[in-house]
Amino acid sequence: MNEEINLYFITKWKSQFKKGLLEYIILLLLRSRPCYGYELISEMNQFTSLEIAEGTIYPLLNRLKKEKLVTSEWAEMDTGIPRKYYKLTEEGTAHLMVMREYVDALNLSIERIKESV
Amino acid sequence: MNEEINLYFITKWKSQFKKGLLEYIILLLLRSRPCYGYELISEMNQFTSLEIAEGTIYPLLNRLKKEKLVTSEWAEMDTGIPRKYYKLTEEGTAHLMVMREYVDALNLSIERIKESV
DNA sequence: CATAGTATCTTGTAAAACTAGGTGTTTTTT
DNA sequence: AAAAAACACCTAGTTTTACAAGATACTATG
Repeated sequence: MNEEINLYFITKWKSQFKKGLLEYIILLLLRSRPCYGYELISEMNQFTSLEIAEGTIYPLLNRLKKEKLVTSEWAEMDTGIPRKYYKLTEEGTAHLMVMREYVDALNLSIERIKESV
Repeated sequence: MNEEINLYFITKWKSQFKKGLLEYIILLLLRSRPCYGYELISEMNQFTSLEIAEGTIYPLLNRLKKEKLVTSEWAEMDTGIPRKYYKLTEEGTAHLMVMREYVDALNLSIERIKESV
């Protein structure tokens, strides 16, 4: 035991692992209420082990907007920098349902594989 | 309800979703016994909703081999085409443990997000 | 007044899943 | 017996996307 772990491999894999999951989690977070980009980053960093960067989330949100899964609206603040709030559309909610079923089914499959020693 | 689902988006997302997860599942599958590539594909297609192609798994297995997480060995068959069996190394097992903890922690986080209406 | 934090965005790069092929053998179908 | 399908491996090129590294601009703290 105490094998040497190739941290480069793990880091690369963790980064890899986010792909796809990110969109899913963003939509899940938006389900409860509209959020702005910077807020989503800090929520993500706080609640999950996925440390995502700004260069990741803004293009992603734009993709979701182009697909009409979210809408965005600028909110002028009394003080501070204006925020762009993203809100789930009905289409987004419907897509999230499909994605959720897919993820849940996959998790079940993985559980089954894990248990089948 | 009965929103129109953008199948193009879902298809792209599903494909996206595999990234990273694939390596994890391959290693999980190899944990129980050595397998050959074609076998891993059919196991995958049978047990999960991830339909992976041959052009995906062979480069992936070579990557895992280069990282020394698996070894490979040709097996001459009494009948049929020779198979290249892949086997998890001790290093691979150790890496799988790290990956497993990461995936489990992430799943917990997602559960928490899902429950926080 | 400089620094750290808030908030948005863009460009270029690297990684990897997939498409679309290729090779050759064995089994099944017609 | 010939054709088709399945088995089993592989590679080159395309596309997608997370990230690094930057730009911009406002606010609060020391």
